[in-house]
Amino acid sequence: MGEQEDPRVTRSRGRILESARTVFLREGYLGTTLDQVAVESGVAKRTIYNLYADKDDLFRATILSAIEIADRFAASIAADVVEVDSVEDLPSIAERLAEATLLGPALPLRRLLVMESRRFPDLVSEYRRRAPEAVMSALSELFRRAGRAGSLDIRDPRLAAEHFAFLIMGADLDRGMFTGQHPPRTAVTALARDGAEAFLRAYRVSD
Amino acid sequence: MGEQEDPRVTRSRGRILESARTVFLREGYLGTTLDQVAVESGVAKRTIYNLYADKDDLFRATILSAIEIADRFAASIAADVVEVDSVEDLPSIAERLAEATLLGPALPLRRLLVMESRRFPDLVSEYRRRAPEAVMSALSELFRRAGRAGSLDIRDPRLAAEHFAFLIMGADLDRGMFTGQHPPRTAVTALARDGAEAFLRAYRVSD
DNA sequence: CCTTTTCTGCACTCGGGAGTGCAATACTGC
DNA sequence: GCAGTATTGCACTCCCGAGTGCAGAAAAGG
Repeated sequence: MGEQEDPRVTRSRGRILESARTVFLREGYLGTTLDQVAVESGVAKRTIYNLYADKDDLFRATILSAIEIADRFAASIAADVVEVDSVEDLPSIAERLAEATLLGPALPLRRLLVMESRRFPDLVSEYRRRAPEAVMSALSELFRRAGRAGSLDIRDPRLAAEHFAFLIMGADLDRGMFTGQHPPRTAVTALARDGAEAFLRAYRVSD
Repeated sequence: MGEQEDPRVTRSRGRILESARTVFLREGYLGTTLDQVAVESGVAKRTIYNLYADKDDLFRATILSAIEIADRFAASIAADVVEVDSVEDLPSIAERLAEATLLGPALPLRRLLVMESRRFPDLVSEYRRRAPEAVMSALSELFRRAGRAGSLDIRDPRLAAEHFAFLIMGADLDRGMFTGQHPPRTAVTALARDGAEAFLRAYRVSD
């Protein structure tokens, strides 16, 4: 069932998706012109319509491919998280998580999804189900284990995971949504460390 | 210097701003038609153009009036916060803060500002400077005092304020941005109480 | 080469939203 | 009731973006 695709198509598709991501991210759905995408990708507008039914279709494909990327990021973070076995590692895992989220591709994608959440609610669900949920599940699992092991005082692992996540990057996430830019790395790591420390103070086993 | 305004103008302006807020909030800047606003407000499109130079002008006026409202909310919260003198009051102040933010007018406004932050960065600054900053300053002040009084172990009052804010409503704020709806009150209060408790565990004076 | 498929350029239709002009009408203050 | 001003309805222009049709150029693949 191989049905090899013509290499020209593959190449065009790649260019189009990449440029579409850039332009949609910057201008939003309505603000984006397929002419812009055509110019940006060095491909004729007609070619776009040969590969995608309409603007809607292109947008969906673009976001889905961006979700794919965010997904891989999230999965890699989740894998790191699962490997943690000592509470001592929380600050460094916090730092990695915050950097991946705030300096990686997730932040712009989140912005765009918020912008278009009324028009494409299904894409929002898709994203949330795949990327942030993966990380939150991993964190929950980590805290559940830490609770069982007696290294942290955890009643509700899921709640602990949310507290952790928002302590270490809530403020920057919020700022990033408004400014549309990545916060400086130094700020990200500082916030992550301070947040992890606060988390440890809150969830440490009391004597 | 009163220059009394014709009551007809006042009435039209009010209707227009109210409907514009509704429609812009729902559809975004580009997605909104001045015909929609006209219909929604029961006013002729021509009247809108009599009172506002263009769509841009109307949008700015609309957002500024919404900021005005959010501003009053924030000021009232800030006043509450300043009055707190016992650490025992933190859970209840958390609850009020979370309800005002998540169930009030702030959430939709924040969404719209994120959506249009590239087009109207100055409005974003205006909002952030006035509404959330007022609350954060009040919280910082509260924690500075608590630190001085020895009832909490505070090193950086501003950081403590951020931790508090995101512990008690970070998760709901994030969800609300995506869903575009107010979270259920029960969830809001639960999250606020749990967050306040975690905050107290983290910032309690250690014996 | 030769065939097949894709890409391209360009001109085109269509729809719809921003913003205007104007004459008729409704309202307000006196 | 009168003068002055605001509102209305409606038709209209302008612009621009979505999407199409087609004929010719440009690759693939054998």
